[in-house]
Amino acid sequence: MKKNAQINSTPVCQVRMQAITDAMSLLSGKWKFHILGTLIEGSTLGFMDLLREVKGIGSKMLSKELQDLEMNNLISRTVMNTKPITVAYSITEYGKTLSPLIDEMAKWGINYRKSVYEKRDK
Amino acid sequence: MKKNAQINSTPVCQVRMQAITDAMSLLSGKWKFHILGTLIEGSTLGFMDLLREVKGIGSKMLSKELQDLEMNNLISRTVMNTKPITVAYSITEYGKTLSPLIDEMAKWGINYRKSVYEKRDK
DNA sequence: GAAAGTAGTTTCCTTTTGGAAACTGCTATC
DNA sequence: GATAGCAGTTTCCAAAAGGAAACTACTTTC
Repeated sequence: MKKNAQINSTPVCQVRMQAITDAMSLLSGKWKFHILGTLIEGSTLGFMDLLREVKGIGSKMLSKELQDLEMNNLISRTVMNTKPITVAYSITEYGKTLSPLIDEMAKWGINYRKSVYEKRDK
Repeated sequence: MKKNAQINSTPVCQVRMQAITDAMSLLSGKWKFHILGTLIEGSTLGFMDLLREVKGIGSKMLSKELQDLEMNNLISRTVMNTKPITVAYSITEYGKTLSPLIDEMAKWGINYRKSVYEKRDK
């Protein structure tokens, strides 16, 4: 008797799996959570501000990640009419819906670190 | 005047950023959420069960990801005393603490997909 | 004794990701 | 007119991630 998938073949699980794939494809990579987290905290920031805030990122990656996030309507990019020109990046209303997910991730990470220290100190 | 980081230099934000980095390093890659999600749903599964359940994964990746997850105490691996031998993979108590995060991710993904369809239909 | 099921490992390959450094082009300030 | 700041882009490269296919080794069933 040949076996088939039992759990993930149910419609509910398939929708769930697809949803996780979707979310991951928008948020994949080393920097997206950091950029989003920074913009959620910091209202409006310029390119150089972000380069300073997001520790370790280079200008190429920042530029690319900002384009990705803008394309998915998670952040907005506005060229300001100033001299010299500045660009204002900020989180969109839709981007803010990621707050619970980012918070949950941060919460888990904090507890993870605690649990590692506790284990070490035993 | 040289500018420095303002937001992410605060201790609270540094801890948060570190936490997100920690969480991501344990959960990175294409398959970990799917495997964990499947094991949370499905109690105990063998290697071949998982190969069938996690659609698209190959045996090499499955093997590697299971080792990673086991090392971090998120899943357990038990060799059963059966003939032919079988291996029981299951989620640990600690692994279950990821449920809220996975749920949040799935929830966001489902709403994302809805919002894409709505936009398309306008 | 051939086939099929268990649980993986190994090899070889392609794609993706990420980073450093240099460069562009503009403007304001010293 | 040199320097510094803004907002990126380009090039070149290394490392990591991921996948297909073949292979190991053992056992049970037909």
